[in-house]
Amino acid sequence: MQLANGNDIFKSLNKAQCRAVSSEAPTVAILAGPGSGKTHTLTSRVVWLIDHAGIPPQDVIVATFTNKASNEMKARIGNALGDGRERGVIIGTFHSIARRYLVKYGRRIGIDPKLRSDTPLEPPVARAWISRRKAKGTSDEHTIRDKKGRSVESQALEKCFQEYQGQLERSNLLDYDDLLVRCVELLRTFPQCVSNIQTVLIDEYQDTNGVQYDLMKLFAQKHRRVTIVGDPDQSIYGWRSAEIKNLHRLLREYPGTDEISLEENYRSSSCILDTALQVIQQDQERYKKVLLPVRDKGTRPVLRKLKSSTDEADWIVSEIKRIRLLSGNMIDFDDFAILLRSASLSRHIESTLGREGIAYRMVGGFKFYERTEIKIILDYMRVIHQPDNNDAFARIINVPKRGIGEITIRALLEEAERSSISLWQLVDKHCRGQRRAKTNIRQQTENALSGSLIKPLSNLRERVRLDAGLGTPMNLVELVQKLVHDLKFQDYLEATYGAEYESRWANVQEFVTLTEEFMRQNHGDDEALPTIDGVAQASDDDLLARFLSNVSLASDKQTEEKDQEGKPLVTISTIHAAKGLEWPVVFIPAVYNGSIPHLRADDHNEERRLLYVAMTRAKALLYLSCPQYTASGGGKTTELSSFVDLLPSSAFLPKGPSFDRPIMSSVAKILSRELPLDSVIYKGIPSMTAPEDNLFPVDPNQPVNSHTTGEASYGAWPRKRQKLQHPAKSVQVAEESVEGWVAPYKTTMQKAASFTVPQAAGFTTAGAHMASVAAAEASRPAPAPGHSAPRRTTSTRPPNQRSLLGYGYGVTNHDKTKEVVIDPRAHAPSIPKRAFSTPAPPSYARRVAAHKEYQLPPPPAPAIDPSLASHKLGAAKLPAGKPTVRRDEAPSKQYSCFSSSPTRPSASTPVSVDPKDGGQGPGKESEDISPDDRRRPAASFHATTVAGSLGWRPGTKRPASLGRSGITPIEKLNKPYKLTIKRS
DNA sequence: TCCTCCCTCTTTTTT
DNA sequence: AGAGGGAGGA
Repeated sequence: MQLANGNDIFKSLNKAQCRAVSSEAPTVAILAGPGSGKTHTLTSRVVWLIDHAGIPPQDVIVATFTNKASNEMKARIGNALGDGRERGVIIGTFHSIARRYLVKYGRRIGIDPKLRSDTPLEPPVARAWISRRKAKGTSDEHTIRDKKGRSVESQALEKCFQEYQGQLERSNLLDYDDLLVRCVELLRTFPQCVSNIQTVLIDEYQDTNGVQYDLMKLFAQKHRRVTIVGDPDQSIYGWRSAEIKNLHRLLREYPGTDEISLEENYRSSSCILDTALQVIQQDQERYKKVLLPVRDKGTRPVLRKLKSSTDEADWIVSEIKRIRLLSGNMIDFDDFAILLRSASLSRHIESTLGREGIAYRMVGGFKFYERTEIKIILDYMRVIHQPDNNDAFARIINVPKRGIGEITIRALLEEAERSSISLWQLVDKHCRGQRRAKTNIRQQTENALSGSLIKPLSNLRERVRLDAGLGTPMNLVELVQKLVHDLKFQDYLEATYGAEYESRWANVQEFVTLTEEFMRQNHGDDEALPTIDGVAQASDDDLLARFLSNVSLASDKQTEEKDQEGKPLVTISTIHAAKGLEWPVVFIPAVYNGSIPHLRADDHNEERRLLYVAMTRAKALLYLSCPQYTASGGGKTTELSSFVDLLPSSAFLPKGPSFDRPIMSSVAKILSRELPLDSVIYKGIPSMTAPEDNLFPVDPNQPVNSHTTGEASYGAWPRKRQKLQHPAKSVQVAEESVEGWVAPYKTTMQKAASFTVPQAAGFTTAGAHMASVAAAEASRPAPAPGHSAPRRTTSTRPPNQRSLLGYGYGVTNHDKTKEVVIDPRAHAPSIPKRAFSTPAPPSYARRVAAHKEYQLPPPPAPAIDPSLASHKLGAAKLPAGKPTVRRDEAPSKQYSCFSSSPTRPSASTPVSVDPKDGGQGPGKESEDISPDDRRRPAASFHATTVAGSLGWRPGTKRPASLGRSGITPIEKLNKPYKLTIKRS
């Protein structure tokens, strides 16, 4: 089929994919294994439905599970259509689509459009239960069992649930689950809201839970046309109530569904696929599928055993360097991914990479909006927006320190509660002398509260209001800047974090940039849903409100790859966050029982699928590893994960392969890349480089000076992190020419030799040297040692360079055992729900109307098909001023690492599939990219980019981290002020 | 009595 | 890194 823009979408599809794309059946279920082009197929079907079946874009809903997936999808559809029509398509995560509907139509079911979507509940037991309850949808009864399989005393939880809901309602707050639940309610009661929807498509269907299933049906209720793609083997969100049985449910409830399976795997070498299949096939109950390798055989995956997790990290890094060198840089840093079961496992790896001067980024676990300094500012903004938001106010009342402690805050909260006013009102009146608070507040404290809190915030609130008659209201950016200024925030950061405050301050400045971006992107009603005759929509025109309510849903859209100098980055990611992505080389460390399968996981099949997902991310080389002892001093012995221990020993190599010409050529073939000539490769290799994976003994128990380890004797490796190096020597090393380059292990031994020498500031590391050599090799001008080579003194680090290095325990405890805020039993009626509540519902009467005044200039109107004129375009996010993309200048953006990247339409793309020819078949994914594009790092999402992360040395403050508090971030962000109120 | 500083302990996955 | 607990100081 020729598209209007000359693209033939079928050209990049194989037979089964074509059938899926153009199926005339109302319901289509595409089930396929990893690397089979699922997403590409789904995207093509959207294009087909719009372009061929003639469905108007705004009558199409595409639901995904992550923001990044929806962004990618949007871009790809746009790419294929090539005329900007994709902006009409309602595309997003289930949560964001639900939020859009609720904002527009929620009034009908009593939801204020000013809703906030947050997750304010802490105690995980109750929280999980509530979430599960909501997530069930209509699927079945909720008998919740605890870990030991006992049925939980659900009455207490039920009570707790009621309290919780009441609290949310009073605060005009919806949690993640509510967005879905309430949207179901809305669409059930007022089906006309979706009366225009003709077709619904779902990506990663295996991850839908009950409510999402309901939602899908409701979206599609008018025409019942649904397309899903998924892979039961990749269902890894059971803990989020995803239900594989939704698949059977779909087939049952939509009889006549066209089932299509895609069998060719275009991603991985057949060796990798083979081993991955051996892993997944241990699951007896799984739905069996065919998976045909299309790629070259390649080399067997490696299962490496190391002594400790420190060694493991060192080994991974040495292997990365070895591969890079022996491939003559055909494989660069951005081709590597390290995939972890838990984000907390990244510690050693991050520090080794940092020490070696290899730039990396962490995907998952870190989110910009979770960093403490940003959380503080957000809370201030919340209080400005809604003074009666007690939770936010309580969190900032003593930040910066104003001499008011926990006990006083608690007392004030209770007093406010008793008087049925908000905390803000209480404090405000007290400071104005209108009403003496019964709680004792010292004069000094009162002065601080009044001068640095109440006054500036009241002032700002006035200035932001549009109808205050004070001239042009302040915009978001000005607001943040003034706020930061009034708070003397920079001084505060300096006082709290000492010399290391710069990176935190840089975060604040980045936040300002982000608000700017937000303003630019949100001048219009870009999240508009199609206007449906006779159904009134609420307008959502308060920018501050929209900003705040978007923070928790879109908390990762801002940190897209900020890849400062375009340097290739190694990716570290959780396995969960890696789903849907692919890399030429993948490392999976910590493959031991307790990690995979996780100690606290109760569904081992899901854990196995998790490993399967991780393994199938790899295209050419795959490494699993297992340290014999766990990281920290505890020194517990580990046990190789039973998922791999039970496989025949032939499944894995015991150590990294020798990269001789035949093996490297095969790798090149799999990656569809050009392998440099041997002469070129060897020219780039320093004479003393160990060409084999022999820096560590294959058997970790082997005695120290074993012959197999050769010159780079295992015993010579410092067991401790070598943080010390002689300054003079290193500088010297760094200034050496390429010819005089030092082999990695020799460098390491130098380090070992010098590691008792006290360290001075400002030296370069050996790894940094290596990096600069690499830079020279790449025929870029060799940077000055102090420039590209990271220095260890954090104080000299450019302020905009952040470090992810979490030396301490990177992850916050999850309050699993602490601070029982809501104890199911204690939380009987006597519990002071008032402690969380915002007594006086905020008055929204003064909602703004005239806000255009301070908006940035609107973009040119997009070209709209006249026949669609009655519809508003949906979710367009073009930078201001960027004209609508024309058909003849369709961008040909390539995605190097996102799986199922759009295949570049090209006449030379062969249409046949021949496994023997190296699999240049159709539907192959990102391999057919130009060498330049290949350098582009993997799409990064809420990832933070770190170029040459810096080390930390004892005696100094640690570099500011990005708030690894991550894992349950948003709820932390919105955590109600501690509720452990002692009641007498 | 309450605030602050210093110490210790923690470790799944996420819209 | 963050949170809880204890000691010391206003």
